[in-house]
Amino acid sequence: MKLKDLAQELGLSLTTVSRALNGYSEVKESTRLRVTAAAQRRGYMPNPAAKRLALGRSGYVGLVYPFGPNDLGDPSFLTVISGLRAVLEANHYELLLISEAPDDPIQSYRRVMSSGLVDGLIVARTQRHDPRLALLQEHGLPFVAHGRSELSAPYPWLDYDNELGGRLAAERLLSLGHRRIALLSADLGLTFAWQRRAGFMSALQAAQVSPQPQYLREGVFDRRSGYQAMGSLLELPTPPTAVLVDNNLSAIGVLRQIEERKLVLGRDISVIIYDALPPDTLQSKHITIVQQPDLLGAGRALAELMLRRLQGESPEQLHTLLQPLLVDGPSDGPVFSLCS
Amino acid sequence: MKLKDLAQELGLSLTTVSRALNGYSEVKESTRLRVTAAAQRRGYMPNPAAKRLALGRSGYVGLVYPFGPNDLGDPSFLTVISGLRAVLEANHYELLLISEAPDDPIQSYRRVMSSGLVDGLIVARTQRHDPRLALLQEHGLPFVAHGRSELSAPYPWLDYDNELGGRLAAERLLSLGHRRIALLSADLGLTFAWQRRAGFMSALQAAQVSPQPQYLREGVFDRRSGYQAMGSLLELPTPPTAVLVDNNLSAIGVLRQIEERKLVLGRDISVIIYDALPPDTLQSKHITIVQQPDLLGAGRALAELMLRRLQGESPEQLHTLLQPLLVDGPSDGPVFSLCS
DNA sequence: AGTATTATCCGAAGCGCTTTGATTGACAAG
DNA sequence: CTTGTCAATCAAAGCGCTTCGGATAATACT
Repeated sequence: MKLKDLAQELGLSLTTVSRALNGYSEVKESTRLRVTAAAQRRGYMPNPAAKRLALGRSGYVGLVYPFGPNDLGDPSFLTVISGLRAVLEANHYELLLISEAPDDPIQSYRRVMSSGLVDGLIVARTQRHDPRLALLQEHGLPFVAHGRSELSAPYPWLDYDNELGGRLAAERLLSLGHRRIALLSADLGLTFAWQRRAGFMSALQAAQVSPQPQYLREGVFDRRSGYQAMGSLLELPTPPTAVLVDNNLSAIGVLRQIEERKLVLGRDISVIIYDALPPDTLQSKHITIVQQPDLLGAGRALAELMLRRLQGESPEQLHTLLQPLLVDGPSDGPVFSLCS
Repeated sequence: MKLKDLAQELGLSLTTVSRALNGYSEVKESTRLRVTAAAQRRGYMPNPAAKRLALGRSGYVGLVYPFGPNDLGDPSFLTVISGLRAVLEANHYELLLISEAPDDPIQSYRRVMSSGLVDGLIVARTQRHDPRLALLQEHGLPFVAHGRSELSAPYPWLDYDNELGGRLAAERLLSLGHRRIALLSADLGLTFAWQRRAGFMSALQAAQVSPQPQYLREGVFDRRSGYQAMGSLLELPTPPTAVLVDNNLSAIGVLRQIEERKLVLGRDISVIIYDALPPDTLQSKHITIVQQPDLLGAGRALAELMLRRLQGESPEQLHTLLQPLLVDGPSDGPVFSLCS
């Protein structure tokens, strides 16, 4: 079923049928109805390759995602993807998850760029010095970064105020009287980890508390490393009395470690987690977290930025900064209690 | 940089350049070298839309994947995807993850089919009566199912011998002397859950042990439901002495429940898990599992099936059945001990 | 010597769609 | 009755690539 068939069937020209279907004004309303009805009835769907060739655009927005073995990715990011997808779809773009070559991620970006498969790209999990963004900028493919990066020229981004989040958490712990506060960070090359740490440090400095090197851990990014890092913290001669955990995945391991040692949260040690735990995690209740309240909305905003970028808007204005919130556990329980 | 530019630059015709790049025999070796060198140098990449339009195929294989909020999917399946991707790529196909519309999954399949975006589709997580497969078969788009289904006509599939796995697990528990054996199944509409249960039941029947309804639970598919199901099992007047857990995600909750009740695995209760726990899970050691030893290989095999299907091979022969293995915890410890 | 092959290469058509520029007919204005 | 205007339609070119069916020159065979 091609446009030509449809035209023949209706006794119309290709041009008219095409225009009728694409909502042009210079076609009689009655004809349009005839055409759309026929298209509906015959189940006509335009050939995307042809359309794309003619139009010079694809209607796809890409997102390169690592599907390596064991790579579960960031659970909360899946929510973002969900919102992103919804808005793109409403605007006749489809979201394509492109699997990242595990050995050479940059290569995946190269291929996507030169193939012209997508009209734009979402770049997630930005690093402070991100070769992917540099590459895209050089190449000229429209992109929106999920997380900021250090880049010479302006570029569109959506980010969370991680610095504020880090500060809020630290301030809360300080106000509870803690002075020996640990911070478990993911890889500090990742922008968000760096930012959260910066906020954390600034709060400590403002309170005249000097952060101790042995309390600052880096590269803590999954259950196991969270478990280990927490273990080693607790075995220090003077262990910290409070911990801020950078990311929710490692927080699971952290909580586990605490629980196994029969420590009581809020009494023996205080913990704040950045990002809500994955929803079906068992230890998810009653714990204070720094949260981006509306991840679905973040995804939607990301899509908006991309759409505006694709419409040719220049990147200068295309920034969205979302504010985190410090969310306490339920008020009827102690602030930092663990309850599986 | 288009083919035409390249041809002009080399003083050759479009035809020759195209053929040189695509490895046709009727082009002199020296010219081919000149052409490929020039292409390399100028960074020429064929326009996929044009190529596709001319060729009538896209070079993409699709996989519709649910990216809903909170939908982490099956962790071990990500490994399969990884192997799949690798082999497809080696054969100049790219794997496209198409995000599933959360409200109406079937709709996503409809769109993919009629858009012609992909040459073939991988269908994962098959159900016993799977409308998606029926649709694809009717439409004629090549597909390979990851898991079998009840379908009138033959179709290509890769599956695991889940029935055998269920039986092996049950037999092991029986041989340990257990008679009150519970089974926690995921949704029985899913093929794998049904198959595992069938194997489980047949082993019990063969041993003259009649399965008790209250020990057979269904719809246990995530940490939380695993936790709850296990809790309710243990509170029965006569609780089971052994449990087979259908899927690894809910197993996490099951183990958690057992641990909280201070029960010792292998002494108070025996557990066998189907599929290895996610690799960074803390409770992953020392527990007996039914495992598909080589998930990466399974992904590769899936790709092979798809490639053969795309080459026009008829579905009759395109079946791969992989054998599960019963893997004990390390021999130095008790078979069913939990060690976080 | 002339003819049949073979090795290389090229022109042009075609994939299904959009879009420019032209054509037709109807109707109002002169 | 002519001319101008506008609405509705169409023919054809073009998007970048592949490929069929020649063309040409070099080589092999009678």
